[in-house]
Amino acid sequence: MTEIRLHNSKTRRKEVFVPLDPGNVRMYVCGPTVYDRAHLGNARPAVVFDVLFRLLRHVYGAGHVTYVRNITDVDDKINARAAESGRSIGDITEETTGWYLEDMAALGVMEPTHMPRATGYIAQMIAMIAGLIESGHAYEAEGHVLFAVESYAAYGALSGRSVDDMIAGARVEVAPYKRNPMDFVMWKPSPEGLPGWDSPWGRGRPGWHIECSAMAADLLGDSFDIHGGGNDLMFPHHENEIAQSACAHPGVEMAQVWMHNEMLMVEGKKMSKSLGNFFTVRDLLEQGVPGEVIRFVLLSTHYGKPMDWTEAKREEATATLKRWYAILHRHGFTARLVETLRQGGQWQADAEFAGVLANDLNAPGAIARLHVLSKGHTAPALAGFAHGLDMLGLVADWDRLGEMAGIAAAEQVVPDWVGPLVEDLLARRQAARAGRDWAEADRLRDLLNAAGVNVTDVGGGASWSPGERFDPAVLEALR
RNA sequence: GGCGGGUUGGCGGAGAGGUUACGCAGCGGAUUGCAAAUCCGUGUAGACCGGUUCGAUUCCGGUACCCGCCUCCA
Repeated sequence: MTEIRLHNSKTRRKEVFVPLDPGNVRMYVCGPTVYDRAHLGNARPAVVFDVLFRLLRHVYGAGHVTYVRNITDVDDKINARAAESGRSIGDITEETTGWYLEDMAALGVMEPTHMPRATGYIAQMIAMIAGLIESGHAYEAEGHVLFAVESYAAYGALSGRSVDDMIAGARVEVAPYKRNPMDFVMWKPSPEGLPGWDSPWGRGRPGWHIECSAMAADLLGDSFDIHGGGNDLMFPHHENEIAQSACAHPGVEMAQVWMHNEMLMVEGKKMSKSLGNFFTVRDLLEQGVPGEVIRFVLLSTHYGKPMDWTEAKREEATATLKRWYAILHRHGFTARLVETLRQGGQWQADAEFAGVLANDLNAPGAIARLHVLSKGHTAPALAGFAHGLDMLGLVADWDRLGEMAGIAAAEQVVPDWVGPLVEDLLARRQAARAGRDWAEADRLRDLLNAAGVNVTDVGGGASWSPGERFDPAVLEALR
């Protein structure tokens, strides 16, 4: 069995992964707050932990992994969005959740086993909060319920901070009702017009952190294997989750392994609206950047390092994927062939590929291995390559490889009349070549190139494909 | 100020205490009427200063610079 090693933020070391229960490997990843389109940075953890999900399924069996990624649908940003747009909160969260799932699906992200909505777990949150009050880890003050950080000695262990240092930093909001400035809200009052639920402390809504503690416990148990998210969540979000869960479930650790992906930059700078380099996944898709290309770029830097999105990387990823899809297409890969290979026992992971990927999710290393594997000369020899590509989630559709490679056109892009016209021009060029009239042959090819049609001589004939700058309007004049 | 991460060849980007990362670009070659595509081959590294070691880009210490978090944020 492939040995998985993961960098554990909690111990700051790479450790051999040993699941609590190999029959049910459990992972929780912090999902989106649904108030707007997912930006590119949001996509990184979704893709990274999707690869981990796929790897775990590969190693432990598809039916033996439970992956939970929550939807935060109660939050002040959502309330603000509703207030400014005049729309209902439910409309906004429902629409945004749909967008998120669409966009992630376009990036080849599989649906997690469970996608709990915070609003569906209010009762569990209230129960957990009540328990924490009872055990002396939380207190009620002016309609709020706060977690008392001083009641949990290990507070700050994950992010390497001490309560004293943080207070010294003195950038915390000091509310008069807090016993300690670092105490954080688990429940707060909701005025009329804002989402609220009845609770022992009056009508209110949960703080941000409690939802993850409650939902993880409900769906994965008091102790589970992996908890993931962006490293900006390490403090305070994950620290607070740990505090709540540890105190609610004494004696067990919430998660065995904590994983954090590094942040994303754009052209060397932090993505921000003011710099004008802020964009959403949808923006890229609408510009015609295929989801697999975005995914490939996201995976070509190790998740633990800051990653820079650049135009150059986008172009290189596009070229690489096209080449790879063309190789598979040329060797007849289709869903049917994959199934045949599977039945013949030839649909196997390349051991080195799997080993590299299992080494703390080294996707860039795995991609490097794919370059080597791509040099196979027969379909069976390429099975490991195809399998690896699939494990990275880079094959959207085995039956559309030609199209994905840019060899065969997507029908909707190329008008019906183009085919016969191009074929006719190629036939005339073929005749010219046969007559050794190179000037005429080159003139015809230049004509096609000008319309963005790539001409490739193959043996005695020639094939064509619409290129990136394909423009039917130029051909229109030739009809 | 506190905590954490980084610095690899023209560019991107990995692993490993000693043996080719890999890709792109470049260069040379094969193929081609010429292109394109494809294939083969190939050069260039490890911020700086010390230490440990037979041997360090890889471990340890220090310096410089960069970045993130400490406030909603993936």
